Amino acid sequence: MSSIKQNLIECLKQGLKSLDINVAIGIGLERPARKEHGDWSSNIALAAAKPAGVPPRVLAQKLVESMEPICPSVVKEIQIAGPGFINFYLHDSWLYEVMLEAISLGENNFGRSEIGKSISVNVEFVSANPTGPLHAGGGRWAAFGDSLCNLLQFCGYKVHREYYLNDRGKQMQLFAQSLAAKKAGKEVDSNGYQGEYITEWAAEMPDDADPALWGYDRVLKDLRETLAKMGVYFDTWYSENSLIESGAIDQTLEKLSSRGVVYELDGATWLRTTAFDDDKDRVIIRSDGQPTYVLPDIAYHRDKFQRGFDLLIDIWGSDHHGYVTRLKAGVAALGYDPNCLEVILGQLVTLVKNGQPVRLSKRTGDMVALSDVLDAVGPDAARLTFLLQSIDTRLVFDLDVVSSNTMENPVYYIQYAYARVASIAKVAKERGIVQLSPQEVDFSLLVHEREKDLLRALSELPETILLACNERAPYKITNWVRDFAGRFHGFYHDCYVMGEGISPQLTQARLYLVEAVRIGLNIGLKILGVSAPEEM
RNA sequence: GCCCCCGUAGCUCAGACGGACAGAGCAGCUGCCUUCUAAGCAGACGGUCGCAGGUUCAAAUCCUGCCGGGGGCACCA
Repeated sequence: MSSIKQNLIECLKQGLKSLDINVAIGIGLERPARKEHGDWSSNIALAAAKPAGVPPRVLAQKLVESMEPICPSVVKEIQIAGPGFINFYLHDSWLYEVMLEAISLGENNFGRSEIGKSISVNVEFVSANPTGPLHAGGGRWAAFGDSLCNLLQFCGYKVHREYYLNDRGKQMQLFAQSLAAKKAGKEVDSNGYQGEYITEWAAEMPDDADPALWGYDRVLKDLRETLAKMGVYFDTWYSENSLIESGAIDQTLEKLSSRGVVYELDGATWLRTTAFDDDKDRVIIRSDGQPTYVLPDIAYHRDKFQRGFDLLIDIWGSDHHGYVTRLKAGVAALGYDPNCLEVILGQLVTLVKNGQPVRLSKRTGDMVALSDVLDAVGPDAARLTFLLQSIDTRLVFDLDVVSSNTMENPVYYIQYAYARVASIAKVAKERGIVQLSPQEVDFSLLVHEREKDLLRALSELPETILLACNERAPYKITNWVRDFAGRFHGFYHDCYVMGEGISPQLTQARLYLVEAVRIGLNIGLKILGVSAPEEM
């Protein structure tokens, strides 16, 4: 199917060659926004007109003439339009081929890509401090990270999901102190953790428990449960503390020293990050002997490389933007290729409740727990809401809208399409309709615009998956699924699969079409991590 | 002062390695349930693509400068 695209590009190349035109420019071939402009369209005549010294439409005309004899047989017609676009119109049969491909490959293989084959990637996401429950905003990283992992897997990458626990340092101490204080019936220190959960957990904590150890376990349990509620599971929960215990931090420091990028100044130890694109050098060991967060971070990423990953992806909130350069510098200072560390920055979530923005701070205690949001709106609505838009835009998560006003939540629109698909299959079965084998079915009966629209959209799924993966943009899958579901609703409304006035042959063809739709929706929903309900 | 993201319809957003009349959802208006679930479908309405220059046959898209919103520039994490 994408082989059609390759074919057409090849045709254009041949055409150019036969006209003795040498173009350095890549050949553009895309899906026109309007279907009147054909199934595929190229602007090559426009782009090559100037270097070739020929007016675009004239060049297009010559190209078409030279291409016509060599074009694949699915091409029905080639037209020149507008300023010089070359538009390819394909026979409907190609749509039926796409449909059969989807059916024969099924939901586990249709749209798969091999671009990530033999590349192992470590994706680190969420990684919120283990000092309390995840807040609602953290759901964005969970949903985004997990879906990105799904996408990478579908494109052949070997994916490892990882959560980094900053289980060392002042915040952990404060957390333990806050728990202990509550337990003892004392007021929590003003810079300690004030949240409601501290009170609850202190009550749960046995009298003889060590607040630091017990608290850590309690937090981990909470994090795991909340993420599981959202369908997010990690392969590794990596402890920062373990880096100290294993000596990895010391080793990293030695390694850096041996590479000559470390120096002492004012009683502190510095890393010469300016040698690797940073604005200024960074302290890695403070004058009081404590490492700053950078050093463990560098040691951690070194460890990831040592574990054999080819690519490291970190997903951070944009508030950590300032650390990207220095971490990359640290990685480069160790001799690793900084391009193998990819940091994706996402804009933070603004949570709105009762029309008012809510601050999300564990310390002050005004936080809204992700777990509660999941209970209120359900994991599907929550995930889809997080995956509705680009990670580059600020997401406003309005609790009232997501939980109450279902019309503003597209999750139902999409899931309803799936439920309708399932319903058709169910009713067909109840009516005793036996599905023939594809060879016995006449797919050329599928001529309704609704049917062809559906198949055109289906044909775009593989390239959409690839694009979404390469751009690290799961929301493009959301957009595709939403659009596809919409087309199905239109089909459902205008094209009955069975019943009065529908010939048995047409029913057979449409049953296959519906099956293909099921596969397409399923693939999209699985990548998004949203369930596909049989009925609603 | 420097760096990153955003500014497109009333609202939330697509479209951004330049292309053919700028798209969707929601809200509001108007139609459609005697055949597979109306959580649906259809129609109308709605836009100086933040502003100003520039490059180009062609700019929402690229360049420059402004304006507005958010976030960063520690011997805090």
